[in-house]
Amino acid sequence: MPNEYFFKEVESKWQEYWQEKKIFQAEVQKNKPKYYLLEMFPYPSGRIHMGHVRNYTIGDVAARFKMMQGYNVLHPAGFDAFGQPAENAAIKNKVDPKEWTLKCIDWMRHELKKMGYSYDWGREVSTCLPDYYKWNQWIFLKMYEKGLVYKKASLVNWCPDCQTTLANEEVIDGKCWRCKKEVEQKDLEQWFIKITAYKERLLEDLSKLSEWPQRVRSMQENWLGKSEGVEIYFRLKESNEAIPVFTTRIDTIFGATYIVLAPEHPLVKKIIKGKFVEKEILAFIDKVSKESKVVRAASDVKKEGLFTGSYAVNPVNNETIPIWIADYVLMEYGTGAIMAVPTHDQRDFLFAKEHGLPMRIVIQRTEDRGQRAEDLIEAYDGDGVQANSAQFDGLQNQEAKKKIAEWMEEKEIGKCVVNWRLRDWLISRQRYWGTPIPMIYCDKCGVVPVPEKDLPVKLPDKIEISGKGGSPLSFVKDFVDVRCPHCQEKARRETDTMATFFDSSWYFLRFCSPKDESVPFKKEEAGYWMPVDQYIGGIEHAVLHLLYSRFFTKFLKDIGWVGIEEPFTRLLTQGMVLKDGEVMSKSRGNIVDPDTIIKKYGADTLRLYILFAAPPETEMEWSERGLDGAYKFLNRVFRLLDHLGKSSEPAPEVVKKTHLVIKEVSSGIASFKLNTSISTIMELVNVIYQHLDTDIREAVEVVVRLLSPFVPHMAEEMWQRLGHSGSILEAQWPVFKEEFLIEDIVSVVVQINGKLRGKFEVPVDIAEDKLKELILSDPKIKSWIEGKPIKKLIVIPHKLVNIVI
RNA sequence: GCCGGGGUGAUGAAAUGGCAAACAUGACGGACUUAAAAUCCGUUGACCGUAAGGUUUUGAGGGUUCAAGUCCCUCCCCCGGCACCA
Repeated sequence: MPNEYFFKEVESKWQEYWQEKKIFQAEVQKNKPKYYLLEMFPYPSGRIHMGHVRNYTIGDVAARFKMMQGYNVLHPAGFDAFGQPAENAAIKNKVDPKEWTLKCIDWMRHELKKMGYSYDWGREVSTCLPDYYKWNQWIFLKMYEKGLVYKKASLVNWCPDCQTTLANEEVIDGKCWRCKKEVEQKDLEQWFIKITAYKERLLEDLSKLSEWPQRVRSMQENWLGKSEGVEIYFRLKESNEAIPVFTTRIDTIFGATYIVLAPEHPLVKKIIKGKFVEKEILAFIDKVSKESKVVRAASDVKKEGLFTGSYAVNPVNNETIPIWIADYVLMEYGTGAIMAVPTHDQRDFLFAKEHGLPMRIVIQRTEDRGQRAEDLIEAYDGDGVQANSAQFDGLQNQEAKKKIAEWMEEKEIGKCVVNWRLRDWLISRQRYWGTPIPMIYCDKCGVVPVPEKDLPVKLPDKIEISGKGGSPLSFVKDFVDVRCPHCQEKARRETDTMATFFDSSWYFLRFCSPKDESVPFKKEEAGYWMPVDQYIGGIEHAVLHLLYSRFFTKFLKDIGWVGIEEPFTRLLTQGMVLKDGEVMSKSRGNIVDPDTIIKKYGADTLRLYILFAAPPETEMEWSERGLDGAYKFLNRVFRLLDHLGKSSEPAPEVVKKTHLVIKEVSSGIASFKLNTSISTIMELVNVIYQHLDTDIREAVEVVVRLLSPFVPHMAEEMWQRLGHSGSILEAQWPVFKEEFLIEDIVSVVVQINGKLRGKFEVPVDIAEDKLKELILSDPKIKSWIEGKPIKKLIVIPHKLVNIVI
């Protein structure tokens, strides 16, 4: 009876087995080392795509590997179930978002199960259910208690397509991250979370994340955007009013020949009042305000501006300099005003040339001290020696930076400040399908938080959603009308919902006690499982989700709910799956549906292929051919079962290779070199095939166990057919024995002047003299040397000899 | 501009400073078969050569080293983040 690999039967058989035996159910076990493995949970669109398959397969290999190594593994799954797609589908198809979402979740769970992932389904959470989002509201109120939540009217990002506001992090290149529509600015009153209160810690602790990709860390660092400098108090000549100006180049302060205000700067309207330039300037301000951020930032050539007619006094030398306004100065960065040093800042240089403004060199190049301002063809922003800088002349500019700042602080004409790019997190969304913000407006008491005992504020079911704008909840009378928790008078509920990134900022904690109704998570359980040892997900969340989750963890630590500062110890960002060099998407029509592949080849083949085609971190190109290769390989492995028991003696080559492969694969999986781990197993299989007339059972058992994290169904089946009972997950991960790795014959490469000229098989313990003698007496080597004197002879034991002639 | 990551066969890709191209795909050849598929085995960077063998090759150019895909310098190109950021 030949052993044939019928993947359909095999895969469903073992999926049922795992489910029945509750193999993946995780419990706190203090006597075992824990391992918390998490992949970014999916939005339940209904179907899994290849990106999910790649992400979750990488995770599954690690989870199963750790299980077999004896770790107590937590590997949960859930759904990031609030969000706009459900609401949009509801509007389009006239269905209830909840029903739609729950149906999608069912589908998706079903598809994930068909992939054979080792999830503890008993811990499944969906963020759209009240038992989850209640705790969003709870955390929100805790933040409110700590003064980290506030409502403020300001210019905010507005997506006209999604009909809602957006956080800064959700605006990519001036466009909505979700629908790619150009984002507008709107003046609205919105809820913000003071993530800026944590900026210093968020930056500092990046250095603790040594096992995160450098790329992600530097993206977060860029986003936080810390910049240290000095705020200088220029004075308005006419009234002595202070004009604060921010600079990172205080060493150039003596070279400031004018100052520039942003067109929106509040001082502008004041100083032009009644002046002859007033009309012209107001027109300019109007023109600039109509330009979108993108347009204004894109024009890096023209620098438009106007003289205001007023003057400022430079506090370091009491020099009177003109005040200009220009579109290249932004109100939202620094103080909205700059000192212009044309000689040492390229933008100022271009502006000064354009408008005939004076320049003065204050930093001299070390190699050319005689430079004159009028000869410059561009600004010099490098280091040098101070000039025209009063008592600081002659100092190195880096040294002068410190000295000038100190001196200014002493004289109280400036102070050292730190500027950040990070802004507070806008979390109000004018959408229905999200967590209601637990706030009440009372005419008498003002803004009143919902008391904890009244949580959750439930999202009303089956409401009318027009999609025509305005928060849908504001039209639901039963929801809006409420009694004030303070005075019991009639009051109104907040009708905006929370950004869904709020939901996903702490779900990894909920997984620790997913069913608990009295707390968001049990402290002891989170204490045991957290932090997540390995997190896996897409690079698109490098700032968004990963920054918010870090912030939540720090906040929860501060209020005593967790003991850790950082939620994710190791992070792997997997690459995208491409088809013909492009991302798979509906609009491109190049989607390969995992379900089709499972039907044709089985989940194991898909899993193996997607891991073998490229290293986890890099982009991979989808190829049907590669899939065939994976399928062939699995069949080849399965057929090994037909060759058992042919002899009672294993071949030494096979034994040696087996132990070497165990060693390499074990360290390979641990460091996510999954593609090469697979190829290493392939090498072993190839060696076994060279020795089918020997006893291969031992080697096959190793192959099956090494393969089991990659292709769990087939491995279980083979393990059983090899005569074992129970799951292969209960079998021990193979351990290599050092003694089998010891070689008695090694191959030594001989180079002459670094070029390969020969190979010698020699005993491993050959003496160096003997080896030299052997090599130098070889006729071929002799002919290469041919009387030329040997200058040097380098011997790398067991490896290589290089003869220099 | 600043920060980060890359550039290796026909293709996906391997290489703790020590034999470049493992493994796989494709192509070619052999075995099995009436035949095909499947399977098993072999060849396959380029150039020169009937062959033995030689020359050459990791974006370009320098350097360090007995030895460089790997380390250093200069430059080119690609991808990503930040950016009229003062």
